Amino acid sequence: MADVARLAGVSVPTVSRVFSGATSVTPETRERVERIAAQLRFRPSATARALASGRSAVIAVLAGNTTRYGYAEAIRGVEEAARTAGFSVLIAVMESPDDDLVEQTVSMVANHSVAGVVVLKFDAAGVRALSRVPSHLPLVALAGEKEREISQAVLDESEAAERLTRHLLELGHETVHHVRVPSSVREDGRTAGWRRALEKAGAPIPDPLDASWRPRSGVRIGLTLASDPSVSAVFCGNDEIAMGVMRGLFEAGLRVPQDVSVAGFDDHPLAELWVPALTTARQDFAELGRRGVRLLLSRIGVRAPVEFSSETPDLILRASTAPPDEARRRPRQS
Amino acid sequence: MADVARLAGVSVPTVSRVFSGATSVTPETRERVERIAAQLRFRPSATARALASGRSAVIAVLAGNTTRYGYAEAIRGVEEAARTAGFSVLIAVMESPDDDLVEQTVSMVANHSVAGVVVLKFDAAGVRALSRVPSHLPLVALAGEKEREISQAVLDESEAAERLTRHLLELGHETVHHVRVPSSVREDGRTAGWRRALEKAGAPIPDPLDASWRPRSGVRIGLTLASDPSVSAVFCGNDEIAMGVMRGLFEAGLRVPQDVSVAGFDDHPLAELWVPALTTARQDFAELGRRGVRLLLSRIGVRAPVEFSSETPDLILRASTAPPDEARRRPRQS
DNA sequence: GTGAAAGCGCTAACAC
DNA sequence: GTGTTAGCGCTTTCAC
Repeated sequence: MADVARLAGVSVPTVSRVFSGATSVTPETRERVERIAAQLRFRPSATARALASGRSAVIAVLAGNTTRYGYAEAIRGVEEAARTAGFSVLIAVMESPDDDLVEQTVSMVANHSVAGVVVLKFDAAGVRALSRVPSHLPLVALAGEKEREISQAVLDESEAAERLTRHLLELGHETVHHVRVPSSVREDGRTAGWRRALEKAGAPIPDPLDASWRPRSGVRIGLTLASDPSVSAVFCGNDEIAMGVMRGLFEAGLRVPQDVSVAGFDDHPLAELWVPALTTARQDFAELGRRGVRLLLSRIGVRAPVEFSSETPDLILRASTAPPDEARRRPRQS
Repeated sequence: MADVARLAGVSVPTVSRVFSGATSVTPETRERVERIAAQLRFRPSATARALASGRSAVIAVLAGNTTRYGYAEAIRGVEEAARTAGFSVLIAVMESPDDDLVEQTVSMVANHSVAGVVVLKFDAAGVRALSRVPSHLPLVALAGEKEREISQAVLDESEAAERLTRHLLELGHETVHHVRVPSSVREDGRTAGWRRALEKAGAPIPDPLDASWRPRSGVRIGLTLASDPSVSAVFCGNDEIAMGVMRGLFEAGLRVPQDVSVAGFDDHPLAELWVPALTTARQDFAELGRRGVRLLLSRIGVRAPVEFSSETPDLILRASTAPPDEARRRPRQS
């Protein structure tokens, strides 16, 4: 920058003004500086800028994972929106909800004097990270239970799960079994919505079954469900588990949807390709990420109030759900 | 840091020495400083450190995408290895191979005075980014055609593709059709391996078909393939496309593997759950990312030589491939 | 082994 | 509108 200043015949702060977009620069001066800078291939040091100004053009993402469908898409949304707004993205993964680990991860991020933090409140690690982010840092939570004093963008999975369960009941199923994915809270949104639908309909409420994040864990559960003749409809916490469950049902000799209806959640890109195509609820995680960044940016620099943004996933009805068909189930009961 | 120095009764540089792990500090001094620092919850500013020393504990990842299976896993591997080594990860996505865009993304990253750069050479954007990274920055390429002067970690997909194709030929198929995924080069490794296997076997070499990255694009191709009676085995550029192709074949009334064998590539987590379970080659992208970081770290700080690290994916034989069965194919030909 | 002085490349205040 | 003067919070010589 000093070189640019010298060659342009101006002072260093003037060059700084040109690059920070300040208005108080004569068009001629600006042009001259820009020409010299381009000539020298000058690039302002983000580091020096951050140190001097106290704020950097970096947004940090704290996540428990980066590869699972929802996580990856949310991060993509954050990255897209951040990049569009001129911010870079620093990513920090917390492999477990261990307090020390979370603490360490958060402070690692805070040391980088980032402009703001986006926390994926998809799991216990996310929940813990939220409360450890220094209060002076602009912060936004993505998903999870509603926050009081933190800006937050969510997907109303409770509502969507209720609708999906209701859909299955309306098809004629006496009840709907539920396979949960890991959650940080007593009762996650999907499970709550499922339960509510059953309660409202006066249907029996079976105990939920617990899957891990690995799609494979659904297979074992599918086999278990297949051995229970009262199971005619299953709502799974996500599409990948649903695919595992369908695989388990298949291995047990049952057909979907003739013998058992299966619904997933998320609308994974492969859900429509599965045979049978999977009924699900479309969660727009990328848009969730973008919304989150929008909320965050509104609090960076200015003192905007805490905001809450919610969207309800759409139901996607496909071939994996159908009315129970007693006639067709006979072979299985014989 | 000044506060810590004052309370510990030492000078600022001494505190700095304690935190940078320099040996030239008395154990007593070190302990006292550490105690005070912990008391004050002092965290050294990564920004100031980077500015003063010229090197930061940040590794940048340049990628064309973050969510597709291979990309996401590779990034996970990079992040894991980086974190383990005490580095943070800055992620920059190039949405297109457009020169200006790539240039801009690279310089955005370079401005952050990162310690090193990992480029996912999975596509054209990656290829272009590689040549634009300032030469003073430690750099490593992940995957892609072999580099001369850049450290690189790869998966030998050409070899794996050849083996997979040979496997299909050995099952008795007269030839193997190939569905490509987008590539930045004339002939990507998988296609080259496929072609080599056919050439060596003296089998006819059909024109490859081109899919996009979207699994859905495989469906159309599956329908096309189904209409060609000479098609009895298909090797797809990745598992997701293979799933799309299987869906297309299914829609056309063909069975896998009885009517057509289908093989994928990568061993996507859902490949084993698909019905029929998918034959594929396991690409350990996460390990690729870790290997890349290892190569990178060996060049950060020290002047280690350029290295090349290669691993060959294992074949995973499952139910989607089988010998051609003329008897069973009869219904289709009638 | 430790301290004093200088400076990394930029921005922020304040004059003019 | 532009220049001058001070730092931002560290690391780096270089004395001692």
